[in-house]
Amino acid sequence: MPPSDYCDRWPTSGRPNGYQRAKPVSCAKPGAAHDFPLFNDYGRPLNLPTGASFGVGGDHLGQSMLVAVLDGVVKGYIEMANGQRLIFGFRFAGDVLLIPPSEQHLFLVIEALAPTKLLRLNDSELSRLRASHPELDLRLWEMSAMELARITRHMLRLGCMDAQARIASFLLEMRGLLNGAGSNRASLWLPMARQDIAEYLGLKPETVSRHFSRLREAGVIDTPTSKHVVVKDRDRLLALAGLSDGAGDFALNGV
Amino acid sequence: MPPSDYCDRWPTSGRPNGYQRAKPVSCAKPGAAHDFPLFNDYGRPLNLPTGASFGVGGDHLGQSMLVAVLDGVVKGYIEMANGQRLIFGFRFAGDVLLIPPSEQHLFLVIEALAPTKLLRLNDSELSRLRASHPELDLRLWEMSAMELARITRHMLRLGCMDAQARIASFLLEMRGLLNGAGSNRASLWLPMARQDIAEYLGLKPETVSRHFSRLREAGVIDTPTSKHVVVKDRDRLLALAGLSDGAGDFALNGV
DNA sequence: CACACCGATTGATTCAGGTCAACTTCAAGG
DNA sequence: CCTTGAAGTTGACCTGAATCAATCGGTGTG
Repeated sequence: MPPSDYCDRWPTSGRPNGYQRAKPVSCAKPGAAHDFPLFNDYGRPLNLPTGASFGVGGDHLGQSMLVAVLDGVVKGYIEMANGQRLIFGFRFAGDVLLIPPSEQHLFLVIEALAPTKLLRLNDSELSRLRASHPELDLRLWEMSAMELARITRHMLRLGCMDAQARIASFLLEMRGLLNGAGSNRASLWLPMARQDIAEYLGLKPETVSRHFSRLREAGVIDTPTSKHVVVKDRDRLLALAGLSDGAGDFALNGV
Repeated sequence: MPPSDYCDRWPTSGRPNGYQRAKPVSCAKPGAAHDFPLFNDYGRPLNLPTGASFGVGGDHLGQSMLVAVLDGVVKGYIEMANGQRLIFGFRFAGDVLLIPPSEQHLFLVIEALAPTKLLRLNDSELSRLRASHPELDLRLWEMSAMELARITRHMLRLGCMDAQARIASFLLEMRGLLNGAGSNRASLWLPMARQDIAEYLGLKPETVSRHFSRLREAGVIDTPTSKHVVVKDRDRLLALAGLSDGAGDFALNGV
C-alpha cells in the first residue's frame, strides 16, 4: 500500500508492447539533466512500467511538485470533473516537469508511455533542497521560465491554430526544431498513440489520422509505420504551423 | 525616443472612453501586492494611457520579465507571424505578470485597457533584486507556480471546452470564484471589449455575443450594459463550465 | 436635439472538425 | 498459418462555430 501522498495505478492490461524497440529521442534542453544528481539526494524515486501512472491531487491540493524524468517517456494530463481530459505535455529522459498547485475539480496524472524511472520532489522536499543548496534557486527559476514558455506555446496552438497547423507544430516540437536548428530532413519515433496526440492537440484521433495522411500525400512527411514519421520538408511544416515568415505560401491547397 | 530595450505604442485614436467610470475589481490574490515596495526599488516604472502598449521581443529574445501592475488593467497577448493573436490573460491592479522567454516568430504585447501604472523588471534587474533580497526567491517561486497554474487552467479551457463552457469559465474567473468562495449572486464590471474576450477564449466576437445572450435568456446572468454583467446563478455557471460534480444536469437544453 | 461612429447583437449561410461506422493493418499467441 | 483484438485509417454525414451581412444601441459631437 503506497503512502497517502501519492497514488499509483498500474496498467489495466499487462500487454507487452513495442515501445521499447526504438529508444525515443529526448526533447530535453541540455542543461536540465545536470541538476539530477542534486535532485537525487532529495527526491523520491519511482519506477513505472508502461501504462502505469501516478496522480497528483487530494493531499497535494495547493502544492506544486517537481518531477525529473531519469529514463523513459511520460505523458502528463489533466482530467476534468466531467471526464474530459487534456494532455498538457510529453516528457522524455532528461526532462524536468513542474506541476503547478492543483485545483479543485481537476485531477492531474503522469503516465508512463514506456518503462520509466523518475524522481518526485514535493514542496517540503524542494524547500529542504533549496535551503541546503541556495545556488539552485536560479536554476529553479530558469526551469519555471522554460516550463512557462513551453505551456504558452502550447496554449497558442490550442487557441489559434487549425488542425493542420497544430499537427505541423506538434511534429516540429517532437523534432526539437521549433527554434530552427537541425537539417531539413529527419526521421523520428513517436512513442505515443494517435489518441494521445489527439488529446494533446485538442482534436479527435480520426482528425489526427486524416491530417497525417494529407501531409503524406503532399509529400511533407512519410509514415513508414504509424509511430515512425520521416519529416521530408521542415520548411513546409514551419509554414503550415504559421511560424515561418513566408507562411501561407505553402498551404496545401486542394490536397 | 524610448531606449531600445522596450517599445511603446500609443493608442491610434485619442478617444476618451468610459472605462474609468467604474473601478475594475482586481482578481489579484492578496499577497502579491505586498512585494511591490521591493519591486519598486529595482523596477522601471511605466504609465500607459488607455490603448497604449509595450512589446516584449527583439532584444528581449530569451529573457523573461516580471511586470507588476500598480494600478489599472492590462491585457497581454501574443501575435504570431501570420497576424493571428491570442490574449493570454488580463491583469488588474495588484497582480504580477511573469513573461516567459520569448520565441522567434512570436511577439508579445502588454496593452492597457484603462490608464495603467506598472513596473517592469528584466532579467538583470531581477538578478540584482534577488542578490540583495534572497528571501524573495521563495516568493518568486510561488509567483511562477501561480502563473503556471493560471495558464494551465486557461489551456484546459482552450483545449477541451466548447464555447458555452469557455464563457462560463471566463465569467467565473472574472468573479475570482474559480475556487468556490463568494455568494451565489454578484455584479461585475468587465473592462474589456467582446473582441478581447473572444481573443482570450479562442472564439469570434459574434460567438461570444450569442452565448452571452443564451445565458441571459436562460436566466443565468443579466447584462444591464455590455460591460456590466450580473451573475445570478453561480452554480449553474460552474456546471456549464464542467467544474461542478453535477455537471451536465444544468445543460441549457433547447435554449 | 440630430447626427455620426463604433461596438454589440442578430440572422443566414458555410465549413472544419466531430461523430458514427466500416474496413485495414499489425502484433501476439495458438 | 490462422485467429484474435486493438489501433489506425477512410468514408458518409452532422453540428457547432466561423463568416458575411444587416441592424441596433450607446456615446460623444456639432
